[in-house]
Amino acid sequence: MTSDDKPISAAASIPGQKATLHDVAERVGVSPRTVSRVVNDEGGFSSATRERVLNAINELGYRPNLLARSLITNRSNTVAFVVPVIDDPFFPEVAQGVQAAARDRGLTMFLAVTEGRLELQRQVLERMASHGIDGLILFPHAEDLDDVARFAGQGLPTVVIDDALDHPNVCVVRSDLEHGVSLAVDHLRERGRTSLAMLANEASPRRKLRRETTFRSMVPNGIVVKSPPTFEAGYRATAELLAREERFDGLFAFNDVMAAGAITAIIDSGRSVPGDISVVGCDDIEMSALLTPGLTTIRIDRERLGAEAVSRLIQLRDSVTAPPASTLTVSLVVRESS
Amino acid sequence: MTSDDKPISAAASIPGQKATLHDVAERVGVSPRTVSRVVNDEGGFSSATRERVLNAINELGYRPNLLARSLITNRSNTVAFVVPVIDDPFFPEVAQGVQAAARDRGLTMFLAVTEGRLELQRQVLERMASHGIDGLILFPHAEDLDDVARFAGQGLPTVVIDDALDHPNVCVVRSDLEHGVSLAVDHLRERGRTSLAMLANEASPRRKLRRETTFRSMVPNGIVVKSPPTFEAGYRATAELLAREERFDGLFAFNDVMAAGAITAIIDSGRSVPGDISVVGCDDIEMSALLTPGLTTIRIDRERLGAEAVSRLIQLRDSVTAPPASTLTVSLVVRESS
DNA sequence: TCGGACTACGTCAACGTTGACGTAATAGGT
DNA sequence: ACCTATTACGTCAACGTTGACGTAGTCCGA
Repeated sequence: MTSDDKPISAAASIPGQKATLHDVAERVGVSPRTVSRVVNDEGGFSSATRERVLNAINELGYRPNLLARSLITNRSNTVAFVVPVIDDPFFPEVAQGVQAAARDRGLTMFLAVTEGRLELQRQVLERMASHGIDGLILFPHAEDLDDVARFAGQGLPTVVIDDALDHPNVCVVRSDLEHGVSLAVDHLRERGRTSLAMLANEASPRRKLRRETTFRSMVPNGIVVKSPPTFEAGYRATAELLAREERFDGLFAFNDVMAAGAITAIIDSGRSVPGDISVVGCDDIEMSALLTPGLTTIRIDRERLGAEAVSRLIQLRDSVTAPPASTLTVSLVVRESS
Repeated sequence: MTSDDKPISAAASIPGQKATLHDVAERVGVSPRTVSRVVNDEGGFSSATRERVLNAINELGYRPNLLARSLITNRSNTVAFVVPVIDDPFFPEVAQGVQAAARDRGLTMFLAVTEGRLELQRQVLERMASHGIDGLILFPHAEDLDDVARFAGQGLPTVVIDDALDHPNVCVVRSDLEHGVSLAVDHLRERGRTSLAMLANEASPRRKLRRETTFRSMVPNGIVVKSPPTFEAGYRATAELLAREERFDGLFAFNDVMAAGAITAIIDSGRSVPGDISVVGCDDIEMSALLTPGLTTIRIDRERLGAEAVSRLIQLRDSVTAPPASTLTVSLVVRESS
């Protein structure tokens, strides 16, 4: 407490080795438990002690070892975010939302990609569980939710995005795509379009069917074509549709990438967008504004989707009963393609 | 070992609680240490014991607690990947490369976004260090590498992508953008373009200057305009350039998004691409193929960049001396814009 | 038949932290 | 002056795992 407390254990301040509670305690002359109390601001220490501990922490560059802390508290302050793919404009933005919301709550985010492969998803979940994550946010594998249910059953708080799973430890977050479809259809009709077609997703797990179902119910005599959700597939499907001489003047696509393919196919066939056919996409990825013509689309606020998932996850973790599913609104962005 | 080893401690098989080495050991009738040996395949056990341990592990659903393991081995089997932004076509693909390479090596990836803010980068690195990551891969903040050097100095193996940092604990991975520029310039000249311009990045930290410097040295009397690396800024810069009546028939842009803005500006001014002006971008993001006209660009293999970073990180971690910097080749992708 | 090597275990402590609990000193009320 | 609270600590064990080391039993060669 006098001026000579600096030379004490000079070796401890070598920055190469990481300091522990013990090192700090020794330097200050208190017990590690007291240092811990200061670090966690638990109270039960004098302000003088606090000051000296804080100084020592600075001098030694002490950083709490979260692994040790987690081991005893059973809280790791990590969440896993699991997506089927990442090199796609949709998921990174959701990831951004998850990451930022997690960060602001003191959580660190693991990111894993399953490539849509069930065995990879299983491996990933297994590994995440071993790492003691506090929660899981995922776009589950289309066909099989059993693994997810299993982990949730083992007590892992889970948020499922854009899918449905009824389980006390699982909360669902989704965007209101039914409403999105209705916005698109209404918009096309307002534009005077009377024969509507839809480019639906070929792989049709439960969740992807929602858009198609809504479209069919709103447009009973509409054309529905299925294709994989890629640019090329969208191009091909549209080209075939045009070649078959099917008559339609309005097209709604499952996502923007397919819509872009459709527009290219329409133009290549000598028709014009929106002159002959109006096109509406879904997602509002960044590219959509840059296309020629700019793509009218259903905007999904992906960052908010991610943030909402984190928020629900926290509620799930901290409460006994699962919070209700939450549905985010979508909106129509009108550009030149319609 | 007779048939009555099933009823023993039936309560232990409740799936709700996670089993530990002790639980498995008790069920088999050996010590936890032996179970640990089987789990880690260390040897020192009979094949009969191995069998029974493995069975018990399955029945109890035992999963090793990586936190406890890390605490003692001082290896967490996690890496952090830190990027300035994620809602940009470039970084997710690098992330994909990092993630896949990490996964294949038994590592799990933390992902953090710094939004280009130095204080966020610091916070993130601090937190990652607390989580005991085995290594760090990052696109460092443009202006300031001190933080990175500090963490590396504390013994954290670090891989810096597309930047330079001379430190025994840091390895650099980059793509050969100098060569990329030379490919672009040569290509434009082969197309008969004689007056070349470049859209450079306004914010010019050391690493971003490389393309500009190479361009200037190859095209001594070329025009160089700086602007932020966004679509709108690229549009504006190009529009101004055209309005100033500067004569150029070939344009190389810092990245594809700027190039897309440039193309739009050129077309809006009544000129044609590539009729009047050829445009070459850089990155080959997915959008580039979908633009009209398709964008000629310098392809950077982003997944490989990420995979290479992981590979270097492992070398760095497992050896005494830092491996040399590695430079990935780039290639020219010719489309309709040139 | 003995010694050395090897096999197949077990024991104990430690990693860095926090929960539970104990306790000396001081303050405050009557 | 005495009892009770409160403050400011300290002690000890535990979290689940692995490193270091010990040890009975077996095998094999001389």
